[in-house]
Amino acid sequence: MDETGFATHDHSGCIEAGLARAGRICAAAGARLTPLRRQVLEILLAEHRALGAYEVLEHLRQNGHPAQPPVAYRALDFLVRHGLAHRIERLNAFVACSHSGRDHAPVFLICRACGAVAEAGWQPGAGQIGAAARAHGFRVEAVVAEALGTCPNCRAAAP
Amino acid sequence: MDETGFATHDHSGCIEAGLARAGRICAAAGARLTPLRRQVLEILLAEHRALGAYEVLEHLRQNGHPAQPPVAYRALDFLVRHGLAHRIERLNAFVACSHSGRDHAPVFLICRACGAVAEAGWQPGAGQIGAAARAHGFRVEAVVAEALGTCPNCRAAAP
DNA sequence: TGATAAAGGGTTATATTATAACATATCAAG
DNA sequence: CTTGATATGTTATAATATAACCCTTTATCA
Ligand SMILES: [Zn+2]
Ligand SMILES: [Zn+2]
Ligand SMILES: [Zn+2]
Ligand SMILES: [Zn+2]
Repeated sequence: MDETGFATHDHSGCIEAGLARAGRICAAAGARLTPLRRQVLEILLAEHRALGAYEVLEHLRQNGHPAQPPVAYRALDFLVRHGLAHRIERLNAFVACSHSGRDHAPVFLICRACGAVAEAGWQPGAGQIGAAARAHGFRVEAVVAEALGTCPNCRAAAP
Repeated sequence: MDETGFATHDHSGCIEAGLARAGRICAAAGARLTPLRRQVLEILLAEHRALGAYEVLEHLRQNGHPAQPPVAYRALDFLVRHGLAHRIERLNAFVACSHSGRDHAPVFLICRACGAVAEAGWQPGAGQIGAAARAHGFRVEAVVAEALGTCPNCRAAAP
C-alpha cells in the first residue's frame, strides 16, 4: 500500500487492507487480534485523523458494544504495542498506522483545520536529531515527531 | 550562555542567568514578568527536568504561596507564550527554555532513567521533516520533536 | 487627577484523560 | 478436564486541564 497522504482516495480499501494486514501481522507475531481489538482498529481506520480514547469508546458504544474506559485503553495499547496504531502526544489521541508491518519511525503531519493526520516515515538517527543526540552523548530509544500545520486541502479551501 | 546539556555545571548560575535573561526578554516584549510568573520560572529553572503543572503548584505552596491549579497553568502558559519555557507533550510537563530570546525550534532529549531534559536547537524545515512536509504539500507551523533515551550519566552509572 | 479599560490573579467547580484493582470469562496446553 | 495465562468486564479513583466568575492591580487617557 502506498502513501495516501492527504489525497482523496477509495477509502473503503484503506479499511479492508488495514484489517487484512493487521491479521497477518498478529498471526506472524503470535498475538491475538480479538474481535474487540479488531473493532477498535476498524474504528481508527475509518478516519485519517486521530481519535481520543473516549471518542473510540463512544464509537464502540454506538456499535452496540457498551464498554468502560479501560476497555478502550487496553485495546489501543495493544494496537500501539504491535505497531498497528500510534499515539499522537500532542493530541492525546490515536491514529491507525499507515506503515504497519514495516519497521519504521513515524513523523506525523497534523492539519490544524481539518484534523487530518498523514504519517511519513523517516530515519531519526540520520538527521539533525541524531546529530544532536550524538553531540550530547545521548542514546535515542524512541522519537516523537509531530508537525502541526495546514494540509493542502484546507489551504485550497481557505487560502 | 552555552549548552549545558547533561554535563555537570554550576547550577546556581543557570537560575540567576535564566531569571535575568527572562527579565530582559519580557521588558523588550512589553510583557510583565510578575512575581508569580518569575517564581514559577525559578521553580522550573531549579531543575534540568520537566515538572508537571501540579508539581509546580506543590512547589509554589511550599514556597508560601498557596494556589489553585489555574494559577499554575496561567503562569506556565505565559512562560510558554513568551518562549521562556516549553511544554513536553510526551510528559505532560514543562521545562525552562535553554535558548530563550533566540528564535529557535527545540528538540528535547529526555532521559528515561533520571528524567533530565536537554534542549537542542534544530532547523525543522531543513531536514527530513521538511522534506516529508513538502512531499505532502503540507505547510508546517510548529513541530514537536522529543527523543526518549538514556543520558550519558545514566549509561555510565548502569551500563 | 480621576475615570475607565485591560490584564492579572484568587477561587470554585467541573471537564477531560488515564489507570488501579479486582472479578469473570476465554483460551491454550498438558 | 485441569490449570495457567491472557483477555475482558466493572467500579472507583487518580492525574491533568479548563470554564466561569469575581476582585485587584496596572495602564491609558480625558
Ligand atoms: Zn483512507
Ligand atoms: Zn486540513
Ligand atoms: Zn543548570
Ligand atoms: Zn539520565
